[in-house]
Amino acid sequence: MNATPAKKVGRPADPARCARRREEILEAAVRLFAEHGYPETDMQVLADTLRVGKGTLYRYFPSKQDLFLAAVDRVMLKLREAIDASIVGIDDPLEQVRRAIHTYLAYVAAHPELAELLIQERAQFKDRKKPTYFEYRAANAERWRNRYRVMIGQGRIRDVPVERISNVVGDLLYGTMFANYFTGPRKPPAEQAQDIIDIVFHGILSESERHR
Amino acid sequence: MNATPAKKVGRPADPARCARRREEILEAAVRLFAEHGYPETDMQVLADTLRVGKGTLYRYFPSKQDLFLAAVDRVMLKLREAIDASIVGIDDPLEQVRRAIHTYLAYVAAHPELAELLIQERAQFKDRKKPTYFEYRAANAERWRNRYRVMIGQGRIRDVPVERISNVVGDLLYGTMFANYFTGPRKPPAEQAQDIIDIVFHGILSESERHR
Amino acid sequence: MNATPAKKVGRPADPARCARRREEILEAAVRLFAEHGYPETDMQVLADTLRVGKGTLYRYFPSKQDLFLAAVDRVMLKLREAIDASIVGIDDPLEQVRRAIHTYLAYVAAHPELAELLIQERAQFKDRKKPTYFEYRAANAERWRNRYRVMIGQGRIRDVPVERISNVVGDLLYGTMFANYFTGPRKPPAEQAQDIIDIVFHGILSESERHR
Amino acid sequence: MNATPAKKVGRPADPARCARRREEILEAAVRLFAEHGYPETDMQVLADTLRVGKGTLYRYFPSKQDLFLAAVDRVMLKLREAIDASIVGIDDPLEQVRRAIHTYLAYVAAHPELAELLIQERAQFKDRKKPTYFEYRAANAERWRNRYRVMIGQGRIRDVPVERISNVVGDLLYGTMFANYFTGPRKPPAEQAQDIIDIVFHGILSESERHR
DNA sequence: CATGAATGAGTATTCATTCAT
DNA sequence: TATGAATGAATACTCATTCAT
Repeated sequence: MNATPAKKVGRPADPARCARRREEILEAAVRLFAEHGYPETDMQVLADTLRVGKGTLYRYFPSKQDLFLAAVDRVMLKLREAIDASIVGIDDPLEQVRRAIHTYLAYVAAHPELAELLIQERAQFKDRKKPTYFEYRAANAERWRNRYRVMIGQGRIRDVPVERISNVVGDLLYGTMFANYFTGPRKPPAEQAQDIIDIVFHGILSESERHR
Repeated sequence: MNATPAKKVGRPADPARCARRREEILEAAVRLFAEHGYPETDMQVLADTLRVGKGTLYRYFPSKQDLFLAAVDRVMLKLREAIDASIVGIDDPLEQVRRAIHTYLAYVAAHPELAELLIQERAQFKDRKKPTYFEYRAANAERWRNRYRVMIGQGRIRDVPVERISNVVGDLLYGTMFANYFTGPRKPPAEQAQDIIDIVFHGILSESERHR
Repeated sequence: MNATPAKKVGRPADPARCARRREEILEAAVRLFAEHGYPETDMQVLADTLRVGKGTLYRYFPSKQDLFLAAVDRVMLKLREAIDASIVGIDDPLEQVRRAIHTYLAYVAAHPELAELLIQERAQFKDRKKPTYFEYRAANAERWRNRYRVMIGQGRIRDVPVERISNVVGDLLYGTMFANYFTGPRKPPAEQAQDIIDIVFHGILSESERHR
Repeated sequence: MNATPAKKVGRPADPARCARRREEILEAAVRLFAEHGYPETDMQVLADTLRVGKGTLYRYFPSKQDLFLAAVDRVMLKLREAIDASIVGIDDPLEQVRRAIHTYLAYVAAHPELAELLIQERAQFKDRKKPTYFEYRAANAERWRNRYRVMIGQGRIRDVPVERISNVVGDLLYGTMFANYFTGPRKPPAEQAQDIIDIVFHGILSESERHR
């Protein structure tokens, strides 16, 4: 009759509580790692911040490194979700590109911890881990390249190898994220997105120079 | 008490020897810091590599941090020299842009320690130091903006704010350097420079789409 | 307030079940403590081995230390039982000595965990506990000394203080147990017993040397 | 002219000072390890005791374990030296046996840290290290067996396999050392040596029983 | 009765820097 | 000048024990 066999009695693991706490730990970890850097972030301080024992942290993440990498993954996941959400319902691929660029810049401006964690990841684990950022980027690139192909077929984009476009746009956004983070934001994200779109879409040459 | 207070006895400091050894230290430091990262680089190992005592290192650089920052500065200086050399005797500003982009990519491909040191600098001294890269970039940017202004005056480049151009190109190159370094080089620098120049000069839109 | 304060509700404690589980715990504890040593034996691993929760262990033994000491006691008890059993029905005291020596060596050869637990006990609880081994030995010594007295009275054994005999024989067996355990068994227990009995009974001197 | 090339200037390593300090460290380590046991001995406390920095300890011994094992070796070495010294100039092999037994017991009575370190060694490094004691014992055993052989040839000792004698005597002394250490000394070493020699030399059987 | 989630005290080791020689 | 012996601060992780369920 009872759907749960209840073979085991005793204090049960509450999966929801478990997942919630995991999230709380990650959230705090993202903040502390970004604020102090990986080596200066003390697990004791993290535990104190969360009002839990250090042992609890280690119940959820087997090591400081695992926790850190999970934190990096979490912020990258949220960036991807933000971008995906921003193009939902948009049919025009060119508009999708515009929105994605805008959302990317707005997200990283609002979440500077992303840039910091990516830096820390590379600096601390240079030989141990393919950078999380490029794992995500590789996973998404093909979808964008398909959109470029479609637009080339429609005659809206010049007939150039789509890898060229996706690489240039990808590297430009990547460089812009760090340049903004390191020098302080130079412009509101919206304007910056316009600048990027202007150059990438139209190039810098004048009409006459183009046709030389 | 000392009869010759103003006259140095013993071996006089040889400025040339001094400068040469300083260079040797920096060169080895660049290599080790790039190979192992800042925290994993042991002053003892550096001393052993150079066959000198640890104390000698501290005669030339007051601390590990100073040594590291001098090493970063050294590689940035060399990058600038390479770029400056590549445009000597070139009069056409557009060609100067082409050459600079090409040289930048070729240099960082040949000197991956540059990217590594820049990462390490940011990760370890996030709050203590304006990034060396952006000091150099800021110092050069105005010269490039002037060239863009000239070309706009000549009608060779579209009339857009020159900051927009210099920022986009600068961020794109910066992002490309790291993307290459992190993912492994994707193309020979020459081809990659062509790709970048193609997009930045002409944009991705087709003729018809541009005029919509 | 409780209507049945004196009457236990729910499942009554089953003393037999209780004792059986206590035995199971001890048995597994003996194995793990001997295999990994006291500090390296994890209560969690013990619980997992027994397929019970950690809390259950603490229902039977108030602490890891108590459990360990109970485990030591258990193996010592079994050694005593084996020796006692081996001399049941033997009337000749000299034969009793022979059998006891033989059984002792055979038992510790078959149960190396005994030696290991005795070592661990001393190393970990050097100041907290009189060694279990010597508690047992003291408890048995008088019976052996009586047998020696009888044999001296019968003229079968030389007239030396019986403490001398019991100490030498006791220490010899004790040393042999550890030497066997640490270096690996050097001979079958039966032969080793013969060797010991030969020396202890007859001494090493030749007839002529004895009478000098 | 100068015998020392003095290629290297700077603070020279003083080998004598070095060796002296190494001895001081070992001496203090023997004391502390024996007093508190291996796991409870804090390297910080050892450094404080010696009024040196912790780093200095690690200049002389690469790890706590290495230091401990060196300490064990040191006390075993001293035991062997004491025994060797006690038989220098003694020609009668039977007297050598007597003196060695006596010296052994006197030494371990005066140096209880020997027993404690041997226990600790076995308990902590059960699987990592052949017990130091048995390394030494094996190295010496052959010399004793040769002496037994000589005496058998002279008709002073019964014709039994010499391994039997060396094993029984060796195990007896080993067991006596620990029994004394664990239960507290039962007799002065001199008397105890006499007891052992009496039994081992003459056996316990009476004249009549021997000839049955 | 049984469970296992939560806790937090405790410690070996490294390495930048100093300064006696 | 050059050396390298000496220093000591700083930190992740384990595991026995408890107690809410």
